[in-house]
Amino acid sequence: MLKRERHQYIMNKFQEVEKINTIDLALELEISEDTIRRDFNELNNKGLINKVYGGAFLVKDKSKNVFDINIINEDKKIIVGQKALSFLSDGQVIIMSGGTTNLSFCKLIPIDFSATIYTYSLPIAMQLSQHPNIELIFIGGKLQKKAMVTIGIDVVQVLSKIKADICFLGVSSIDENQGLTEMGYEVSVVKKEMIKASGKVIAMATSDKINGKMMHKVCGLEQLHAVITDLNPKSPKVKNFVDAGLNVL
Amino acid sequence: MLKRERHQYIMNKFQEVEKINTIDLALELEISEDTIRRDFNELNNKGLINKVYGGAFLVKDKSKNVFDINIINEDKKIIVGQKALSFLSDGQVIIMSGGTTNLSFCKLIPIDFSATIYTYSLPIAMQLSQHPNIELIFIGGKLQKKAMVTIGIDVVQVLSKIKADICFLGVSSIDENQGLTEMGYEVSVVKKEMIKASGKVIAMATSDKINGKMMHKVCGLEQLHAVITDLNPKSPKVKNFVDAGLNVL
DNA sequence: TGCTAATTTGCAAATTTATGCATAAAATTA
DNA sequence: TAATTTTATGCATAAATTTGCAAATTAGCA
Repeated sequence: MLKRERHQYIMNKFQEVEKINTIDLALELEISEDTIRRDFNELNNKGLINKVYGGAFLVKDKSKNVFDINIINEDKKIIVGQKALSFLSDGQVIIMSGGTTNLSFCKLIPIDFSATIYTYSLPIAMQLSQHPNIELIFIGGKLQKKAMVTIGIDVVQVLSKIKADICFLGVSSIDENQGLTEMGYEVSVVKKEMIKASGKVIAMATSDKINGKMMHKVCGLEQLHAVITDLNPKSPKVKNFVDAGLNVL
Repeated sequence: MLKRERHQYIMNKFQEVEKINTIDLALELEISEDTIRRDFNELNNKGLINKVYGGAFLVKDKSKNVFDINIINEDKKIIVGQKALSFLSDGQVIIMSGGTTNLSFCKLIPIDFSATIYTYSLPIAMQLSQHPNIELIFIGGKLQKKAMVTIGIDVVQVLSKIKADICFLGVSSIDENQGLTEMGYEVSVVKKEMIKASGKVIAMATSDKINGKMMHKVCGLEQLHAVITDLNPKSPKVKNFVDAGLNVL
């Protein structure tokens, strides 16, 4: 029995029992206690089990993977993303802002889609790196760790020098009167610059973002080419936007 | 029986069995254990199987998740990373190159470590974004999708303007005479620039990178302040480096 | 086809890894 | 505190592996 097999055996055993005693397992597998202890130590160091005096327990809440992005309201975001697909066409130069709505959208982009995409979001860049025909350009700068996006003067400078066909803009808040607003000043500056650099601007907003107001203004509704939500365009919640002449879908 | 056939045979065998013992397979195919081991090594380095002492297992459920980076030879890389920790001290300005060895290293960095870190690797940036006291600066540019790193003129330009205390340099190949070499030209240019920008350069090399020679030279051994491998510094495989006056650990 | 170069394979020596045992240290229990 | 149980550590041994080398095989090419 190879070491690796024993380790697997131990981990499987925890399906049946809550605790494994060192001595018992040594008898069961007919090997020395020392070996079991060494196994326990290794698994313990890997964070898989909890070694105690006399045996070991399974570690249950294994810390979740750093790279697992938890998307809240993913179903709504998928609806938004699917609608946004209609704005894609091969050969475009695209600016993709950050946020989980845009991340959901990126997951839906056909694998063979061909374009040049600028982004400053780490998760979105990783997602898009799966697409062989997308030329991907990451806009560097200081990282805002929480959102996993770069921000600041470096980002603005790069954006000020490019020209894109279309920008998919994740929104924090959208309101009939205030337009798009953001919580952080720096993000609002970056988004302004993205709008300036893009021919068309598509606002990607799940319904919970509607009628919110935040500190820093990004732009008025008139600067948006379209607003995409998870709602039916006839929904009363978006009636104001439609009435204002906005392209809502 | 050709090598290719054997490799195929091995992979097919895993359809039936969970593990393959080196000796058993040697008997079964009536060839030497050495050949089986070499086969296992090759398949292991391709990430198809998991070689262990005494045999091999199939690498299964390669997660489809884009964000799950599969690190081959992770054990070795963890050993390298642990040794590298001794070079860290609070307040440093660090350049962290790409690669899974550095990624493993980053996973080991204490959560409260405080520093400024430049990187151009998406996975490493995501990993380091977990550290609240690290100021993280991502070097933007065109993305090389396979390695998930930015490359090209933009990266070189940013690097040419910064000054770091230390650089942790993932290596593709290291050789007594050739020094550090790379497969891709662009990567070699970026690495040269990193070395220029850094006070100290630490080469991070798992043992399978030793005595390899590739097309594009990065630097000679004399430019390295230390080489970290998973081997014991007394190991004969690194003797040449030690004899050349290099700091090997 | 025949020759050369490159690759592959098996062998042997050196090295590493896994394992069990003895003993000392640490933790638990009474 | 003392007695008992469990664990850590160093060491010995056997098995597995690495590595350099030479022979054998395969591939490339005139």
